Amino acid sequence: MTEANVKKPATIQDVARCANVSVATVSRTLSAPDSVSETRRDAVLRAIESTGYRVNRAAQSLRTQRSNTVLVLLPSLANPFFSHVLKGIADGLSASKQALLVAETGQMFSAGDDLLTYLEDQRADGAIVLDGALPTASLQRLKQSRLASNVVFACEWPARGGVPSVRSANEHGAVLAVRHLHALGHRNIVHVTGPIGNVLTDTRSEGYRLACNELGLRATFFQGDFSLQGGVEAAAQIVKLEPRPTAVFCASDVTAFGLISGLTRFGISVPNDVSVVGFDDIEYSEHFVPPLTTVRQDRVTLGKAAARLLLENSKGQVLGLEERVQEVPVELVLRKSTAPLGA
Amino acid sequence: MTEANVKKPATIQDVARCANVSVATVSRTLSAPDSVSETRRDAVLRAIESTGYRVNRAAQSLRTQRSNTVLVLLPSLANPFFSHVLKGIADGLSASKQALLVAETGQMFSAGDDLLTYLEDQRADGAIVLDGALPTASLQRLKQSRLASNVVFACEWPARGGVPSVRSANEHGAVLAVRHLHALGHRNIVHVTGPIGNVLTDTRSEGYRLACNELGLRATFFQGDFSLQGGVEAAAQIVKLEPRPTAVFCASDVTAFGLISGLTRFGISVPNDVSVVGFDDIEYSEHFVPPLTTVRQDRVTLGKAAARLLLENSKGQVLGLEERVQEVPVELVLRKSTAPLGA
DNA sequence: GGCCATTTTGAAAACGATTACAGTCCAAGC
DNA sequence: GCTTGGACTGTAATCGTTTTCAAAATGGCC
Repeated sequence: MTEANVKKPATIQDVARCANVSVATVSRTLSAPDSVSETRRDAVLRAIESTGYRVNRAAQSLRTQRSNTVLVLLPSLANPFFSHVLKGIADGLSASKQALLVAETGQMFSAGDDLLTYLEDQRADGAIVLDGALPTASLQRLKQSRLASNVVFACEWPARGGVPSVRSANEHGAVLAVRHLHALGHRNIVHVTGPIGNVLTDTRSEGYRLACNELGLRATFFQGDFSLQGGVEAAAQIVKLEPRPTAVFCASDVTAFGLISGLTRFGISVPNDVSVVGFDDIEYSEHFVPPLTTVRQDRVTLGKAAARLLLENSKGQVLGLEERVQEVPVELVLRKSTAPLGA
Repeated sequence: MTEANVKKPATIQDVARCANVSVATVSRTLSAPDSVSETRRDAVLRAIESTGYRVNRAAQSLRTQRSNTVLVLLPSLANPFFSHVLKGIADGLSASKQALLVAETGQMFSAGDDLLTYLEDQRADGAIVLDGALPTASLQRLKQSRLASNVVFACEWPARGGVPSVRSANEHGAVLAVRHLHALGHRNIVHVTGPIGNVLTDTRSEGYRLACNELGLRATFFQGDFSLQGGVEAAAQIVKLEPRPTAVFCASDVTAFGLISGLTRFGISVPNDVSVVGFDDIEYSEHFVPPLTTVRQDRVTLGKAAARLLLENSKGQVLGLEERVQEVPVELVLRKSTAPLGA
C-alpha cells in the first residue's frame, strides 16, 4: 500500500529471514506442512502473509522439472465447437491445479514451432491436440519421442493411429441415425459425407454403411465437406435422383443446414418430403427451422475425458506405446427435421 | 531415434561442449547472433541441430524475469462470444511470440486464486480480463499493485473505472440503432435493457436515451438481463402497452430472439407489426427468422486491440496511472427484423 | 614488429526454488 | 548416565539460463 508496491516481490529467502527459519523449512511448510513443527509452521505462515510471498513458478519449474501446465492445440479458437471442448478440458484440469496454455495449430506452425516445442522446452508437461491433421513429419517426431505419452488427441486423431485419443462414438452415431430413419419407414436413405481423407468422415461413413447392411438398405454417398456450401450442392444432386431419396443423413449439422436450405429452394419441404439427420448438435441446431434431428456429441464431457486421460497417462508412467483410445457415447436428439415416411 | 529419445534433453552446456565454445557463446548465438563470429555461430548452430537442443523456458524465465506469457481471464470458455475475442487476442499476440494462458474467472476464484496470482508468481507478465464483474477486493488489490499496468480489460470493464480497457462503442451503437428506427418512421421506440448495474447495460441505455433526446422521442425502458427469457418477458409487458410501441431496441441479440419469439406467440409479426434491433451480431443472428438487424461488435478486432494495448503498456513503461480507454467502432447491420413504419 | 582500439570470448555470479544429507534436540530405554 | 531412535532443521548443491566483467583475439596503422 505504501512502499511494498514498488519493491520487488518477496522471495523464499525473505520469508525465511522474516520467520527466523531456513528456506528449507519455508519450502516444506508449503509442500509438506506435516513435516514441520506447529510453532515454525505458524511463524512461516505469518511471514508469508506479511511479506505477500508467492512462490516463483519459473524457479519451481526449473527445480522440479514440471511446469504444471497443459497445452491445448486446436485448429481454430473461433470455432465454438472447440471452445466447448476447451471448456471441458479446463473443467477436467481444474482439480489438479494445472494451468491451461492454448495455441492454434496454424499459428504454431507458421511460427516455426512444432507440437513438441512446448513440451521440449518445458513450457508444458502435457498436451491435448484437437487437430487430427498434423503434418506427417510432426507426427513422426511425436511418435518416436519420449514425450509421446504426454500427448492425447481429442475429437479428431491422426489417420495412421497409434496414439492415445478420446473421441465420440462416431460410427455408432451414424448407426443410430440410420436406424431412426429406418424406423420411421424410410428405405431410400442417402449419406452426405465429410471431406475425403478425414477420420470423422470415414468413421461416420462406415457407420452408415454398416447400418445399411444391417437393415438391408442400399448405401449411397454424396461427398460433402462439413460446410454449408457442401450441403447446398448435395441438395442440387439429390433432387435429380430418380426415385428421389426420402431421407438424408448428413455428416455434420452445418451440412444439414445447407442441404435443407438447398432442398427448400427446390420446393422440397423438410420433413414433409424429405427427412434429414445431422451430426454434432451445435447450439444452432435446436433453433434451426425446422429444429434439427441430430446425433449429439457431448463436447464438454469429451474435453473432460481427454484431460483425465492425459493426467492418468502422466501418472501411470510406463503405460507404454499401447494405443489408448476412449470413446465418448453419443446420443440421438429427436427434433422436427425427421418424420414418418408419407406422413 | 535410437538412444537420444530416452536420454534427458540437451542443455546449453551440452551444446557448448559439442561446439567447443562456452555457454555464453551459445546463449549469444541465440539472442544476438551478430555479436558472435561466423565461425562459432555456425559451429553452435550445428551443435544445436545435432543435440536437438531447446532452450528451457523455466530457466530462461527465472533468469530474465519474464515469462513471455499472457493470461486471459474470461467468465466462460464455452461462450462463443468470448472465443472470438480470444481468437483476436491470439492473433494480436502471435507476432510477439507470447504464449497464451487462459483461465475462467469462476474456477480461478474457487481455486483460491486471484487475478494477480498469475502475475505475482511470474507465470504471466500481462493479463487481459474479459470480465468486468470481478470482486471489489480483487479490484482494489489490482489498482494499488505495481502490476496494475500489465492488466487490460476488454469488452467489459469495472464500473468504477480507472483501468486501461478496450471496448466496443456501446453508446454509439445504441444511437445508431435508434436513428435507424427513426429513419424508418418509428416514433414509439422502447428499449429492453441488460441487467442492472452492468456497464454494458448502462452505456447502451445511455446511448438510447441520448438518441431519443436528439430526435425528440420519449425514452421507455424495460429491464431485461441479456437472456432469452428476459426478451420473452419483455414481450409480455410490451403487448399490454397502449398505444403499442412500433419498434424495440434490445441490449443483446439473445434478448431480441426472446422478444421476437414472445411477440410472435401473441400474434404480433416482426417486422410487419413491430421492428426489432439487437446488439452484438452473434453468428446466430444472421440465420434467425427473421434475420436480425443488429449492432455488430467486431470481437476479433477487439481482441487484437486489447493485445496491442497490453503490449504497448508493457513496453512504454512509465505510462502511469492514467486511464487508457480505447473504443472499437461498431456497425449497424441491416437485415429483415426492421421495416418502415406501416409498410 | 609494436601499439591501441575494437571485437569476440569465457568464467562465474546471479535468478529463486527444492531436496539430499547431515546435523540437533529430546525422550525413552537400558 | 549413556545410547538410541525419531522428529525437526539447516546447509548447500542443483536445476539451465543470461549477463557482467575481464581477458583474449583481431586488425589497422605506423
